[in-house]
Amino acid sequence: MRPTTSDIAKVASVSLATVDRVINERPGVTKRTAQKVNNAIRELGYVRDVSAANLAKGRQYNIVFVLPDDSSEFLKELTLEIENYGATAKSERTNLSIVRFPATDAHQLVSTLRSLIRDDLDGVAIMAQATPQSRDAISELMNSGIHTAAFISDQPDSEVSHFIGIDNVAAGRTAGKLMGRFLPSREGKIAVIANSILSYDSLNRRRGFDEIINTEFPNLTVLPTIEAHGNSQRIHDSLKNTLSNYPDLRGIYSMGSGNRAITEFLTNQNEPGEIAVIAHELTEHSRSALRNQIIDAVITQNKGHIVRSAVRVLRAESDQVAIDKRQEKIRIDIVLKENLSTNY
Amino acid sequence: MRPTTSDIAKVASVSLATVDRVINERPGVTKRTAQKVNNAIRELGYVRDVSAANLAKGRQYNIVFVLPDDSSEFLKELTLEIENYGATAKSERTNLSIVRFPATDAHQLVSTLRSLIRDDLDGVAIMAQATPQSRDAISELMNSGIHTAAFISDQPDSEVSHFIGIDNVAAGRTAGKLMGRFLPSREGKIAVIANSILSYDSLNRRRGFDEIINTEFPNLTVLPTIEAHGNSQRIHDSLKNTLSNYPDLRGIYSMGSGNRAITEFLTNQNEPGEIAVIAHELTEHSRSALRNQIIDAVITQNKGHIVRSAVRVLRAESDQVAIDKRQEKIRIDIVLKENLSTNY
DNA sequence: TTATAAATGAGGTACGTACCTAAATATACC
DNA sequence: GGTATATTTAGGTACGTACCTCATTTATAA
Repeated sequence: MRPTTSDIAKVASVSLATVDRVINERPGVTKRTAQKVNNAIRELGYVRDVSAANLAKGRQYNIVFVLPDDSSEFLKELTLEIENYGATAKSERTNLSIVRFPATDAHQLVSTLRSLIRDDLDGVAIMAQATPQSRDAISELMNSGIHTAAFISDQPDSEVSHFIGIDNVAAGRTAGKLMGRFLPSREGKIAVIANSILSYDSLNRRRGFDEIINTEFPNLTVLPTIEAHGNSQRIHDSLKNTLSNYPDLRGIYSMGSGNRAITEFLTNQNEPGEIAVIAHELTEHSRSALRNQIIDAVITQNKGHIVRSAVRVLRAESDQVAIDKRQEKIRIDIVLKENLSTNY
Repeated sequence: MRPTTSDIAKVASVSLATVDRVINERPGVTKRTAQKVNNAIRELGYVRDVSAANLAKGRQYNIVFVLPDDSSEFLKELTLEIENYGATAKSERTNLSIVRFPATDAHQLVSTLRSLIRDDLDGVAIMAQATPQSRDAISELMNSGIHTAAFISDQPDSEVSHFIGIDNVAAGRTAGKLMGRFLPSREGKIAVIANSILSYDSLNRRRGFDEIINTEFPNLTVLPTIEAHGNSQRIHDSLKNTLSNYPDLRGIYSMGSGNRAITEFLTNQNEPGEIAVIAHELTEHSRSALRNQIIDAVITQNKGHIVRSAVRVLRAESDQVAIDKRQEKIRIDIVLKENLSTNY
């Protein structure tokens, strides 16, 4: 049987009250006595029964996900995932909620984050582009004793204690390697499409992608990034242009949203399958494009995993408990048509 | 605040004891009363506080992993993973243990499984080749009220309630697609190496692999499977033979163990990198071969995930609680050099 | 030595659920 | 109507921990 506080009391030959004082770092214990208790704890291998402790404390974990207010498929599925896990989490004394902010306005993020501050809030998972404003707002939250985690997008220079997401440079490298190896001729042009080249995520992915293509596939040329800004027409036009300017276009690397526009464009092309497409993020649309062999590979991160991981990390943070780093590592998933249905 | 049993008692205007009987399905409640209670439960959205319940019951989960007694790197890492999670699991009232049986002897598996039967055992995760013997032994366990799960290798015709592992046909297809696309010329021979062609896992992987190669890459030919039986020398000799018989050998598909022998062979070849290698299972050795670009891709399953999943599933099974199917889905992971370090 | 402060002990209640007993009430049967 | 039986109530204890009060012991300073 697991040792309990009473066992420690016996072994350390002190009272239960003293053990309690030591464990919960309450004042009024001499160093010598505390030492005795700690020795007993070590000797017996005592580990506090967290669920009993939470029961006694009536502990509730309140965790907020702060997400941008756009209507992309990715965010829709992510929201579903959070809501879905929220139901399960309730039975683990954890209340999840979602707060949205206008994606385009860094100042709105600040006021949104500030409005969250309240005593019973334990942690916030923030998905937002890193800006000086986000940095300050995060700092403010931390000063109020609220734990924060960067969610999906990293917040490089801020005080967040954790980043829950993939390494985007490595993701770009992975995409680059797949692109290079998937092109039999290994020469020609590659178009790159991003939502905005200003975001760190896109920059990092592009950096990783170029790194691999330049060093390992010297006969492939990566064209300048096409910025979509959520505009399908623009993607359509740019691709049309690119294709007429570069008849040797061999691949398309889709770094963010816009997968729908890209596949629509390619479906209407005469020779489908000639152009290799590597895309990011698995959504209903990219799934069906994979099935139809229009997209050749998708680089993604498991949405269920990042949501659960964020919750676990923030909870551990507010209990000052260690996390299992290996479990919290977010993997860069490669999805082909062949491992799609079994994986998602 | 979450509703408690007392809240239900109040709303249903019955006593706590009656609520308790309904919730725990104890006898002595009329249908009408039970209905009242269930209505109140639904109305208030009551969910049993599992940790409080476990505390009250003094519930301990005892789970055994039954593993073959070979000394492969894969099993070594798997064992570490189980031990590692076992430490964490202890604080969730879950005791993990590992029992080994001689891999080659189906009868030993039976007696090993039989010897496990005891009252306080909740579940067994079994990694073993499916045989008539394993089927009967599993049946025996189930009859003793012990829950079982097939672990890594499926037990197709047996009564196990869950299979914790990947779909090996899909894994083979994934390997086939990668192999085909990784070979620029898309013609030539592919060697396949397995430990034993008798195992379901190898058969299924081979089936998936052939399916893709035959339909999508008609100019590639998959050679008969080389059976290694854990013998490095045999792999070495067979590969040497194959290479001299087929100068157009373009790829090697390693379906199980033997990665070490394969990479050793290729390292000593004159033109490394000419032959694409797709292998299964990530181990210390295949990791370093990926880094050195001797292996091009590894198909694997996350060891931490399968271990945790097995425990969750068996625990849910013995609590008769629903599982989150999405979380328990074991993904077919594709690992390249580029996403290796961030993923594992 | 005594006054005072600090440390410790002993005991209680609470969290939400499980499970037990004894007594009270309702229902069915003759 | 009375009796047997089934159902329900009321109350308790327990799990392991947190947190509270009050009494008592021990150490420290005057």
